[in-house]
Amino acid sequence: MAEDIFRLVQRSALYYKRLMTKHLERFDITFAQYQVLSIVKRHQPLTAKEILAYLDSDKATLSGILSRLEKRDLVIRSEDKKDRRLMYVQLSKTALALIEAIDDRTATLNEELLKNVKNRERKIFVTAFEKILESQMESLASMEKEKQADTDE
Amino acid sequence: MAEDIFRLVQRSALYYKRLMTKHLERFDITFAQYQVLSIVKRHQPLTAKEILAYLDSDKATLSGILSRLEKRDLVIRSEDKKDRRLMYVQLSKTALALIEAIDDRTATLNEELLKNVKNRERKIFVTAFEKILESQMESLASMEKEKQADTDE
DNA sequence: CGGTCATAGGTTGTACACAAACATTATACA
DNA sequence: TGTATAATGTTTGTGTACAACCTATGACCG
Repeated sequence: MAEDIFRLVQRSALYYKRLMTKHLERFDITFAQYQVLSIVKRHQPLTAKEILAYLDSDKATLSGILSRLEKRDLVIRSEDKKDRRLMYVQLSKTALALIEAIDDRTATLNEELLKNVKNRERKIFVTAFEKILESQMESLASMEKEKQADTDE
Repeated sequence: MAEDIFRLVQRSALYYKRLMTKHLERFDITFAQYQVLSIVKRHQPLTAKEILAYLDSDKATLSGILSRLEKRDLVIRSEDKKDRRLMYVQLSKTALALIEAIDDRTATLNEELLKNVKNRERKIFVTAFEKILESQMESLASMEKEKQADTDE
C-alpha cells in the first residue's frame, strides 16, 4: 500500500518531466533550464544560492545549468562588487520574452492535467501530500544526522 | 494552484529518491538498481523488455544498469536459445540475499513516511493521483502523436 | 527462397542529480 | 594582524534519463 503510493509519486513525477520536456522541445530548452529561468524571472537579480533555496536542487547541478544558459545568452552572470564570492544572475531580453511566451501555455497544460480532479479532492490531496513531504524531510534530516555521527566515529 | 500541485509531486519524488539513495548507501547499490533487482526477483527469469514494462523506464537506461549489475555479479544475463534477440535476466545468489535483506527495511521506511496520513485520506489521495496519472498519460500520448505528424509532414 | 519490415537490445551523445574535492573570498577571534 | 574557519561557486567523476542511431535476428509475404 505505502509502496504503491510512492510508486505513484515517482511515476507521476517522471511523466510530468517527460511532458514538460516535450512541451519545451520547440523552445529548445530543458525542463530544468525552464525552472531556473522562471525563478530568476520572478526574483531577479538573485544569487545562485537563492536560486537553490527556491528549487532545492544542488549547487553543482545548478552551476552546469547556468553555464549552458550563459553560453546561449539566456542569462547574464555578474559578480557582486562587495562580496566577490556571490554570483548574481539575470535574464537576457531574449530569455525574458521566451519565458513569458512559455508560461501561459504551461499554466494551461497544468490545468488540463488536473481537469478530472475536483476542488474538494484537490484540497485533501494537497493536505495529504504536505504531510508526506514533512515526513520525508524529517526522515532525510535524521538520516543525514546518522551519517554525520558515523563520519565522526 | 495546479502548478503548486505538480511542484509537490516533483519535490516528493525527489526527496523519496534521496531517501532511498541514503537508505541503500550501505548496501552499495543505487535506487534504480534496487528497483530493477526487485522486479527481477519477483518475476525471474524475465527479459529486458519485460522489466521495462514494469518500470516504464527506457531501454538505453536499463541496458546501462544491467551492465553495471552484471559487472558486480548481481545479475546473470543469458540469451534465449529459440529467439536469440531475447536476453533473460536472473539474480545471482548474492543479489537474492541482498534484496531480501533490504525489502523489509524498505517497507518499514515507506510506512513511516505515511504515518501521518489516515487511511481515509490515503484512499482519496490514491484516487486523485490515478486520475492525474491518466491525464498525464493521455497528454503524453497526444503529444507523441503530434510529433509523429510533424515528422511525417 | 529472397527481400522487406518489425522487434530486442546495445551504443553514443547531451543534460541532469549528486558526492567529493577544490579555489576564492569573508569572517571571527585570539 | 594573522590564522583558522565558514561560505559561495566551480570542477570532476559516477549513475541515470532519454533521443537517435546501429546490430542482429525473427516474421511475413510475394
